[in-house]
Amino acid sequence: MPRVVDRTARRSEIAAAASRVFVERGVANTSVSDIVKSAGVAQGTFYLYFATKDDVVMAVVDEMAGRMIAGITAAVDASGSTAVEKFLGLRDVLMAFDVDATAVELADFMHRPENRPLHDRMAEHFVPALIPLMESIVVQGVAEGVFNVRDPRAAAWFVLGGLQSAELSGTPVADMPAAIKAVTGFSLRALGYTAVGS
Amino acid sequence: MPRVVDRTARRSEIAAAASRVFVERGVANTSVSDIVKSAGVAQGTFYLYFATKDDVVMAVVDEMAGRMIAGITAAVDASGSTAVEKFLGLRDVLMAFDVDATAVELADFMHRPENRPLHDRMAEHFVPALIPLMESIVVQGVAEGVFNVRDPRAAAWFVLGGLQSAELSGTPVADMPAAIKAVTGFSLRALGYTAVGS
DNA sequence: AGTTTATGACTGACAATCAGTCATAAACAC
DNA sequence: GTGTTTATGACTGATTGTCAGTCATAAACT
Repeated sequence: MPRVVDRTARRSEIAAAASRVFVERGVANTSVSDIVKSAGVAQGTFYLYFATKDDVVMAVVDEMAGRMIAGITAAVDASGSTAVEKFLGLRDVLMAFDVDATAVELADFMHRPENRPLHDRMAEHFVPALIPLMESIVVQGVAEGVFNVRDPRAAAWFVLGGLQSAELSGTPVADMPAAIKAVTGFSLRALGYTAVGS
Repeated sequence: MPRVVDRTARRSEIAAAASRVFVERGVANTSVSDIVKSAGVAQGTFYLYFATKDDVVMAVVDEMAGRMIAGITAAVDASGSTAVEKFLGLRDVLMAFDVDATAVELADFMHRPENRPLHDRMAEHFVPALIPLMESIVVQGVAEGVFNVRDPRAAAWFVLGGLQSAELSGTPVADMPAAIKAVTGFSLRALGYTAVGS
């Protein structure tokens, strides 16, 4: 039998190299030739593992998104035990977006204008990936008797969309506290929030 | 005085030609050479009116978005006079998205995978462009005493984001009526809706 | 142990394509 | 006829994706 290689591992190696070069030079300014030089493989090898340049971009985005989602999930779990606490935790992460230092760096990179395609694809992964988390919070809240929602899945979509949209609204930093408060109010009203015992 | 040409008109001509070719072949598969051939001008002429290929893509998107926004605004105005009627009109347009036949065709085109960049840029224009319309509806509702909102601008962002997100949730056609009803409920709750006189 | 052979991984020069430039010409105004 | 703006299209440099062939490995067979 011939020489055998772990295809998945090889793919990851090349994707990791691509990721490094992307961060250095920006996605648009990176050529496939740059990537293979950084990965230490030949141009042809690249095309054994990725169909197109766009393919590797998507792979990198998926991997980044996955790590961010994991970080967010952890942060939410750490933010409290009740549904409302978890909701507020998720809101904070989404609005402020400071899970840790690398996340901030990543966010900066993603918002560079030449990396728009990357940003857009990421955003598209984001809300869907957070749906299960948000939905579980809503379900928990209903069970606790603080939320009043017939369709938790739909509620998760709606509220996450609202939160993300608010993040995009370009609110001046000075007005952020007020904006966050407003958005919180809208979300809780949408979820039919009533304090326990009232 | 030197030779004079209506620069804006010329730009529009080339953009219109670009738009035609984009619809035929997709944005990514269209070269600048294709555009100039269709417009009947030389390659150099193109660069007198657009800095880059991306520049003409943006121009086409802006023009499309503008027409769609205008159509939506008209549809909303025609849907009723009260804030709630207008809100429901806007919701219908956003969820069903059938302003007219050409809009459907356009939507198909925009959702072709190879036109993703176009779609993303369009989406980015969309919510911001609808904010004034939504905000005016909210303000009217507050004046009518049916909505209870402190910050109409923030409410507009939140609700529009929620509506758009719901549209992206990939609800099966069969479940759409229920989903629309759910989304409507979330929106009205977020806006603090109470029927007049209650 | 040594030789052959089968197989997939890998290579890098190369073809094809395309965005953007530039030297030159035409059209017009005065 | 001089000056200024618009227009031209051949050209360049760079980049993506391909392909004919090499290389390393291990099984199969002597």
